[in-house]
Amino acid sequence: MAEIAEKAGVGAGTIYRYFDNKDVLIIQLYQELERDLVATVQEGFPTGKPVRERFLHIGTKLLRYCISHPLYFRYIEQYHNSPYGASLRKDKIMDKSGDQHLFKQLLKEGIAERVVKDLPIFVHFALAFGPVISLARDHVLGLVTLDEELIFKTVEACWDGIKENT
Amino acid sequence: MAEIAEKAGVGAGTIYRYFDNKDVLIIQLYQELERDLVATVQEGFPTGKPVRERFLHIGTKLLRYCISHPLYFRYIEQYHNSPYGASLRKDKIMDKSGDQHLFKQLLKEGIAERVVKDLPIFVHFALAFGPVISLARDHVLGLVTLDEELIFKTVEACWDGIKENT
Amino acid sequence: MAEIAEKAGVGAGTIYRYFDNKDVLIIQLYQELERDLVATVQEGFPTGKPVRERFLHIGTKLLRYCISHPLYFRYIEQYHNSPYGASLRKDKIMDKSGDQHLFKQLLKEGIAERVVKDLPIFVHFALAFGPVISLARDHVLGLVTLDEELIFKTVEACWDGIKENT
Amino acid sequence: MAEIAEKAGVGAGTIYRYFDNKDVLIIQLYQELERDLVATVQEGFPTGKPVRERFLHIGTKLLRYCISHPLYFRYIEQYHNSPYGASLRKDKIMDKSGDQHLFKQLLKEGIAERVVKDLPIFVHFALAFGPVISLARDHVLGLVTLDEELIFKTVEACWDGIKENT
DNA sequence: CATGAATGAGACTTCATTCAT
DNA sequence: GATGAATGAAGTCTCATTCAT
Repeated sequence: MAEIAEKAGVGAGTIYRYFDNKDVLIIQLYQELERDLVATVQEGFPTGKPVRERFLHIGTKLLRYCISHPLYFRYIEQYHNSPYGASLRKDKIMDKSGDQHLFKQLLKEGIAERVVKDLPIFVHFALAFGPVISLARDHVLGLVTLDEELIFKTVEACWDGIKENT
Repeated sequence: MAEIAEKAGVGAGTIYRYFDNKDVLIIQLYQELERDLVATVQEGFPTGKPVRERFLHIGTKLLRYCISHPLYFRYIEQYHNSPYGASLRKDKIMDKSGDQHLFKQLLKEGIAERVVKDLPIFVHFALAFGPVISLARDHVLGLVTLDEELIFKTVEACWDGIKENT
Repeated sequence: MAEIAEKAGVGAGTIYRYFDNKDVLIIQLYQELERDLVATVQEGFPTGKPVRERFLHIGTKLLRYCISHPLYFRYIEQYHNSPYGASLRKDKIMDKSGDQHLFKQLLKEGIAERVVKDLPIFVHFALAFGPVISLARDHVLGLVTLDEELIFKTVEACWDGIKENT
Repeated sequence: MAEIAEKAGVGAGTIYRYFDNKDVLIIQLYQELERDLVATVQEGFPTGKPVRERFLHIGTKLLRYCISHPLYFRYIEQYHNSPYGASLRKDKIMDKSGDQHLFKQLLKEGIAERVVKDLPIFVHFALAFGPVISLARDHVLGLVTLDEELIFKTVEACWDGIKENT
């Protein structure tokens, strides 16, 4: 908290006028970042286009966001991997909000059209976002450098995992 | 440390007879768990069988291990997402040790045989293990319940992501 | 540290706003006391007067300071006899700062005038200050009570040890 | 205590068969060293010879002992400068035992003969041993190197401090 | 409203001592 | 008698939070 106050150029006590305590600050910051992330992913969403195209839009937008906002990405990740984020997950996938809803809708459609495997939503989430998160982390840690081509190929490969083999 | 001592039913100072300090304890515990994990994955490895079969072996063994040892899994995950594990990642993938080596060898072979997409190793790792980790976490948090069938289908889907589309 | 905080009537953590850690506290306190001691010894220094008179000034001022500030004296002594003060000694005698410089200059002059024995500086330090410190300690411990006359006679005797026998 | 046990090649608990506790060990070790020191100083003591000669014997023996047994010397010094040694001092000078007695006898005689200044015993102790201790410390710390000549000159200078100026 | 000095619970660690073997 | 694993009080230090100014 002291460090945050200093970087913010305010007194240590001032933070507590805006956030009840450290936990609240952490949670609110997360929620703000999440809103930003969701908004970015929704930008230019190709409504009405084939399932595959919409999937690729979401995947590439997400991966690009993570690697171009490394601090935000690390924060979101750490949040998810902390006690704070434990309860979060279920709500997120089950709720009808923002990004998640978009993706769930997409899958539902895909399953109905038989272009997507008939698997539980959690499995689809894992197949679609697991690799993206993992790779974004590697990029942020400097273990690999992702260019536009690699981003596209990766998301395409995720699609291959999800899509129904005809 | 106090909590560990209490759960172990020993005095606070006793821990320090076995571990120089907190960091050493954390690191050694991780290394022990990792050895256990690698050993499990290698059990019954179908050497000589097709790439796909070997891939499915590794994937399912890993996923089963994670959900049947939820505490170990959570610990390993947290370790990776902590300052301790920061440097670990690159070494792990680049080194020729244990599990990683097995998997790298598999990919190399798969790429040579043109049954696996020609992508960088980090991308393959992400495609193969990202979903497994993500799903294991969901299972451990109680968000989904994986049975043997779902485990198999998930790893199969990972294979679909990795394999070359003919 | 707990005891210091309590005697200071502050919380345990408050000390660390003023001193980075225990070592810094100990060192800074010493430096402050030393400055005070040196300033006292320099008060009314009879520049230009004979070597003997200047020597007596330093010796008596020092001895008086030690017995009138027993806590300061004990602290300085303990500091010198601790790992902190180990390296201090050589620097002190060799450096050209404060009190030490005054004394070294005095000796040099005395040796040139042949009123002081031609011995290494460390020996002179020992002859001049060894007895003063030893006696101050005795006084502080209540083993002897020094009055103005005894102070003078003692320092005079130190001078007898240092001065050249003609 | 652990370190002592290890260097002694015994178990940690074994020490407590020979010493009730740490304090007792420290005190007994000191007493042993002191006996050794006193015995050394008394070796070849020139009973019946002039006061000056006897004084020089004690002083040089003492100084030589300190610099040739640096560890013993440091231990004795630290002991004196610790809470243990606080009470010790008075007893030592006032008691009629060993070394101290020898020295007190010497002074008494010297004062009677008017070859030694008529000063309290504590002052004489300071004048005689203060410089020796101080210089021994410097030698042990490597700040100065004492040879036989310097040892003699130093003790002679101590004598000059003590002796009556005729 | 903002400040930042003060707080004190709690974290990690050490070490003299004990006691079952 | 000897051992050394276990102990736990006490030490240093951190940091989220408060409150007088």
